[in-house]
Amino acid sequence: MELGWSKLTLGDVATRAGVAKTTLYRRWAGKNELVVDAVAELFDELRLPDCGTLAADIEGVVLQFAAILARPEAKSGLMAVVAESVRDDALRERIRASIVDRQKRLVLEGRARAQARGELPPADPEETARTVDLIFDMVAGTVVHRTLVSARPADEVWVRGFTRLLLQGLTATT
Amino acid sequence: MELGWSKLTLGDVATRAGVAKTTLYRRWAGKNELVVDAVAELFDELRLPDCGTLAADIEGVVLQFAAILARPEAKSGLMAVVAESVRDDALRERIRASIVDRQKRLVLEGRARAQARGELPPADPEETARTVDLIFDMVAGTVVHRTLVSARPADEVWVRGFTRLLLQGLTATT
Amino acid sequence: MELGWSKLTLGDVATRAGVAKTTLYRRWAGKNELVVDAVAELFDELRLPDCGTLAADIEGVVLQFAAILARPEAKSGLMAVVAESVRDDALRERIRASIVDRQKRLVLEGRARAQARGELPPADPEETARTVDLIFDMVAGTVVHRTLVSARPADEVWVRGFTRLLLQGLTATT
Amino acid sequence: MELGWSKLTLGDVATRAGVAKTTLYRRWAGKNELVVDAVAELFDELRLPDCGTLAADIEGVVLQFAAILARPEAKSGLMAVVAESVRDDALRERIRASIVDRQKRLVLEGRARAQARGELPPADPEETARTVDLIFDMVAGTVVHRTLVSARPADEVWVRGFTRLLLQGLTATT
DNA sequence: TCGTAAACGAGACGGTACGTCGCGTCTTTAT
DNA sequence: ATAAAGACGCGACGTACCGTCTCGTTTACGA
Repeated sequence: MELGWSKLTLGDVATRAGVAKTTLYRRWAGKNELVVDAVAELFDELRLPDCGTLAADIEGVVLQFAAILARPEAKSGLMAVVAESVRDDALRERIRASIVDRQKRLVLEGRARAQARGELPPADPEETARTVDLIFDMVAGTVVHRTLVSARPADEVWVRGFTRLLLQGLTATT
Repeated sequence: MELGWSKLTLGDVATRAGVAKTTLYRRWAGKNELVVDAVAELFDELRLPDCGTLAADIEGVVLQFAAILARPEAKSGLMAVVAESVRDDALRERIRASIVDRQKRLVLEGRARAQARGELPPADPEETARTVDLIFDMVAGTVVHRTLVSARPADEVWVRGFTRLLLQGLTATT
Repeated sequence: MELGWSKLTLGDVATRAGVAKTTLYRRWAGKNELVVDAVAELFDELRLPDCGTLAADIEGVVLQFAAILARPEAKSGLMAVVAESVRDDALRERIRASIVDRQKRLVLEGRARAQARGELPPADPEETARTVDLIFDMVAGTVVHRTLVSARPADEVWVRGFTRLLLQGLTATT
Repeated sequence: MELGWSKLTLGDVATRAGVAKTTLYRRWAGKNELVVDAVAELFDELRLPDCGTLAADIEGVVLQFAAILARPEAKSGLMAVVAESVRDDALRERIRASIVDRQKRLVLEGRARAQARGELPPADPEETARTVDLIFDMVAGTVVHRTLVSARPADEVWVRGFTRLLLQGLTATT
């Protein structure tokens, strides 16, 4: 199930994987679950680079994110399950657990590293939680919207502008 | 066909609208086009309030946006067509024309009003275009992600936090 | 659905009939119902010939019956639904109504004609019912067993022997 | 695997027999063969009673036959394999050898006993063969049709009527 | 008593057919 | 002429069962 999510039919997936359709249904409860797992695996490739500054780190991970989203199987699968999840709470929970919450590690790591560097002030736990959620929604949402809805490349120039705007917001003395 | 998008089947839509399926196909080329138009109409309800400050204006419009996204027919329809558009360029263009670009008016208006108030410096046209796109991707993407993926309410508290972060980024002296 | 019941899959049936599988399911509740109707239609071809004597009439209709049973689509279909009906009361009722009871007309006609000719004595209604059922079970059961289980042809010689035995039983003065 | 043929799936059969599906396939070539053997075993229970007259003997064995056919596993299995055998010559041969020909012993025994008693005249071998086949087809076919298709009980009353008709045919002076 | 080989239990898998759902087309009927 | 009603072709879905296969475990028997 690694290549070619463009054809989103389970039969084709099975064929391409050299496996019987039945086998897929033995391992996953349905198409949605399968796709969530496959997409989750894709995003697990994300690594927070250590480039010396928070801005560079963010830019690096956002570029990776955009690169994954550029693959047809990733965007196809991701949007398909998100669209389904609108009317299926269990599915949305699964997405949250397998994809969203799982990748929040990147925000946490980046934040911790920036605090160690002194780029960000320490924060109390509660405020951290809120901010991490907000950052994640902003980064993920913005990049997805840029690449999938606006359909413009999240290239280095754009990423730099986005990161600057984001960081100015984050580091501003309130 | 304005209410009850929870059941997203064309037959039901037609029935509920007291109309024959045939009629829908006379007016729209297919399900996707129909949904795009319906969703576009929903977003046309958005109005940029004049609350005196840019922050308040943004908060106002974001809350309206979130309110629309809270309706099942809106999120259902929106995500369905966006998911389809991943593999259908014509559809994505239609979404851009009917929904995205159409609502960028809000960013432009807000920006102009803020400049008139002196809250934002004037900007040359090219930089404006880039910034408007960025702002739009950020606002729309973030709010969608918050409400549909993270599935948490974009309530006043959250909107205030989001707006503050956004504005600090926008108004910071680079 | 008129030709080639050897391949008993609904998909092939549909294809061969130049029709979509769905359409079959729109008209029949399932494979069994469809087959019952098809087989019933086959048996509706049966005609009681008027050959002058009861023996000849019986021989004629039994030969027709055997001829129908010789067609692959007939035996295939018939035995398939009968086998299913063992565990499906509704199906058995349908078979009874559409096939068995429907063809009892042949026995009734033959009997009436023989009585008109004086070959058989008149009988009271209740005894008639019992005898008709018995005759039908004997004729249908025996011919089916001969052709499908014993797998030997119900040719003229055999039919003559069978008919003689049957008629001797029927006409014997008790 | 002797009891409970109502659920005709091999998996369930295996489970119920406390045996692995694999084991069944080690002993039989497939489902059909297994069922043929099981059904054959059931019919081996048949015994020709010695009641003093041919009529009583026939009635006795027919009642036994009907009793076996009343068991769900018997009718289910029997009809299933017979239905299959329509398109599988090897299977039909197996049924003939294991079930049909094997039980013709009952007809032969009954006939011999009746001849010893003087109830039936001796017959030359060739005529015997033909008649035995005919009798068997008539008895087996009729009882099966009565119980499985007409779905009415082959009780004592019915059996008496059937036997009388049969015997009158058999004993009539040609 | 122990080691080895045959038989078995458990269950995953490839495959085929089933019956269902929804889209988009097309035909019929009535206004 | 237009629209409601609804049958139809199509393609995918998810399910059930068959028969094959590969394991790991038990059992039987001879050294």
